Amino acid sequence: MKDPDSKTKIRRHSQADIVGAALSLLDDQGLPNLSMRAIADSIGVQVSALYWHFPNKQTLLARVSERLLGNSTIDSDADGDIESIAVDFHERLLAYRDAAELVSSSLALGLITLPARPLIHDAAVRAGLDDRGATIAADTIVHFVIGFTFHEQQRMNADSAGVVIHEAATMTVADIGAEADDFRSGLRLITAGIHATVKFL
Amino acid sequence: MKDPDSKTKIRRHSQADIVGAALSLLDDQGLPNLSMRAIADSIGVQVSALYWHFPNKQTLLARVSERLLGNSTIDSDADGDIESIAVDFHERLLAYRDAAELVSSSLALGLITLPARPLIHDAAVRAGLDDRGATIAADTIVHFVIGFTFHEQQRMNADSAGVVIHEAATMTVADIGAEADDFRSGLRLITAGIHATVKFL
DNA sequence: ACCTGAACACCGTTCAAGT
DNA sequence: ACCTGAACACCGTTCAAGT
Repeated sequence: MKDPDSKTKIRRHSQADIVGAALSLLDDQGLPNLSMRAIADSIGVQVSALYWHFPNKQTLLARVSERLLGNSTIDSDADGDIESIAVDFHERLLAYRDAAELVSSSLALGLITLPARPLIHDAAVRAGLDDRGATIAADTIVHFVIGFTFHEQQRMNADSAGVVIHEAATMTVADIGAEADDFRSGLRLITAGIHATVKFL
Repeated sequence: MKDPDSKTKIRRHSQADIVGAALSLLDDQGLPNLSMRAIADSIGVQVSALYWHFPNKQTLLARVSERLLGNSTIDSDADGDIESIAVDFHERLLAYRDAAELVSSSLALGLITLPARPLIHDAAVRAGLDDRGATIAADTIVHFVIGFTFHEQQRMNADSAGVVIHEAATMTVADIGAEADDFRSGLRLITAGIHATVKFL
């Protein structure tokens, strides 16, 4: 409507296209195989073409991180409790292969912000913490979720590669449920700390 | 004494030599520059020589991780409380550039074990948790320490590279002290959760 | 505006061959 | 037992040139 046919640009690839291609490549090849050449190949373009759209690989990966975190879905559980926000964050990371490692690296380079962080901060304030306490609580939970999921996904990769890590080979279906329980238990340990801290104020 | 001169092997480089060279190279060049070629150069040897001593780079790096964690110093604070064990772990990571990222990757690949883990586990049991609770507490604290230190060291690298990350440029000497306080505060949040959980048993 | 083609300066790893 | 020299199959990034 706002762009009549006279102005229909034949842009062969948008940033969004490339990010989408990279995301699905990540999911079925894994982060170690997500090279600029692999991304270029998957959309039928030369590697150098990617550098017209993005200044470097890390920036491209940061956009992929944002996409899988759903940085657009601003609201979602905007006023849930801490636990449900953390569980949602955990699930988004679990939805794509190696997502925790990818997000961890984008975050470390300061190229993304996590939607979950302010949500947890505000929930902590509602729970009774002051601003500084809420910031520390948010950081602690974010570290926990990323660290936990990182290990979780690394084990998934090792399993599917047939690698035996210690005695993990004897893991049954019940153990997978136990892993999810461990996540919630670790989370509850931290939230219990938050509530206990509130009582001292 | 146990090896008379007739048997004095002229081993030109031991594994320990190489690990030591890699460790000091890590400390003044950073993890991204710690290539097999750089390590080989620093001890005056061809890259391929390293592959006689180690099967691959990750294994070499795992031995470096163990060295900087002081996996030999088994005792140290064998029966301290959770907080002092975590603080010691944090200090060992802070002692070498990029140590948190290095250890995180060795750990994810299942190539090392952390001395701090069983120490925290036992301290948690002494505090009143059962075995499963103590395991979860140990993992949660380990995730927190590594995640916190990872970000801490990434910021150190960005600072020394003159990179301005957000408004971090206005950080004063007082803020450095505040950063150390944040570590202890995050830690106390988790230990408060542990003590609160114990009361429910 | 968007992409090609070719190059540069690197990687980790392997392997025959030397001593 | 320990290392050299050379190669293989990759990387991320740059840049002139095309359309």
